[in-house]
Amino acid sequence: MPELPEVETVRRSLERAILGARVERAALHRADVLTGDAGPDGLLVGARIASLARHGKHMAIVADDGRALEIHLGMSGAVRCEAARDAESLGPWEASEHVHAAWLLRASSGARVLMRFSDPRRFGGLWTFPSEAALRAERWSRLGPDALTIGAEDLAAGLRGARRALKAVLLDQTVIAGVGNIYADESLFAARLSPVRSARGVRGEEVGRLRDAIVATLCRAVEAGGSTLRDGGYADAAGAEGAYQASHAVYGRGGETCRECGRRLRTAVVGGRTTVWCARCQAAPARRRPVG
DNA sequence: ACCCGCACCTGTAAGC
DNA sequence: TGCTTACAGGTGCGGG
Repeated sequence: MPELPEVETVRRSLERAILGARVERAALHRADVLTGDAGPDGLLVGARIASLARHGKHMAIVADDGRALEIHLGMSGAVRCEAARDAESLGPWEASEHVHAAWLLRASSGARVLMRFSDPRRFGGLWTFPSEAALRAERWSRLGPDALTIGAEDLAAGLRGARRALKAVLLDQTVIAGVGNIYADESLFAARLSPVRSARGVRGEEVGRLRDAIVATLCRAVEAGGSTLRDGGYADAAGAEGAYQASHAVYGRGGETCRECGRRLRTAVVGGRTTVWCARCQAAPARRRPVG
């Protein structure tokens, strides 16, 4: 479920909940969600939370002893924090809740916080690293520039020479990190560019417009706390749902009318994902006719 | 080198 | 009321 705005919202809510707290205990309910130092003790036990990092859709808890724990939410992952009743409880949890790991933290105020990672579909997971530098070198180096701060030049480089559809490139995390299916469609609508155009045909002026549309769309979505879809699911660490879904212009609106021009919104599979756009507002440029 | 299609997993909603 | 099917916010792999 989570794309950059949802992950950034979770990151900020975690800052509020656990920054400066010490990890007293941790439990690993499903060992196969963890990659790296095996066992619960690898989950930052004994350390104090120094910062919360993010790149694209990836997030990490960095401890004061240097260790880093990456949390990737995949499609259905969530992190929740709540006041812990006592020092002993790291649960109980029901297997049906799909809670795979839990932490007991103690804030400087003395308050205890219970943090839990759940992920029903298990496309997400946890990765441990001896340092933030190792995390960035071994795992985040494969990602392109973060979508909130990408420059038009980097985006242009990613589009150049690509024969696939423009939207397929936006979903490619090695080109631009953080854009997923919702915000690809929303950004393309905001930029008035067709998702089915060939990426390499996008002109310089259009690339600039697209970059600005991506940054503006993601910023507004972060301000709204991300998108929580009708099936619920996504919420931040405090349980707050997002509000940006009310602002979706095209995502999830296939068959409905364009809010800009009234035309019926088109749906097709592009880049392997359901894609919705307005064929009038986002018209592909006219094919150049053979000059004869 | 690039790109597509599919597999990975569970839950939910719609259709019969 | 069931059972079956299609689809869902992401990624990583094999093979064309």
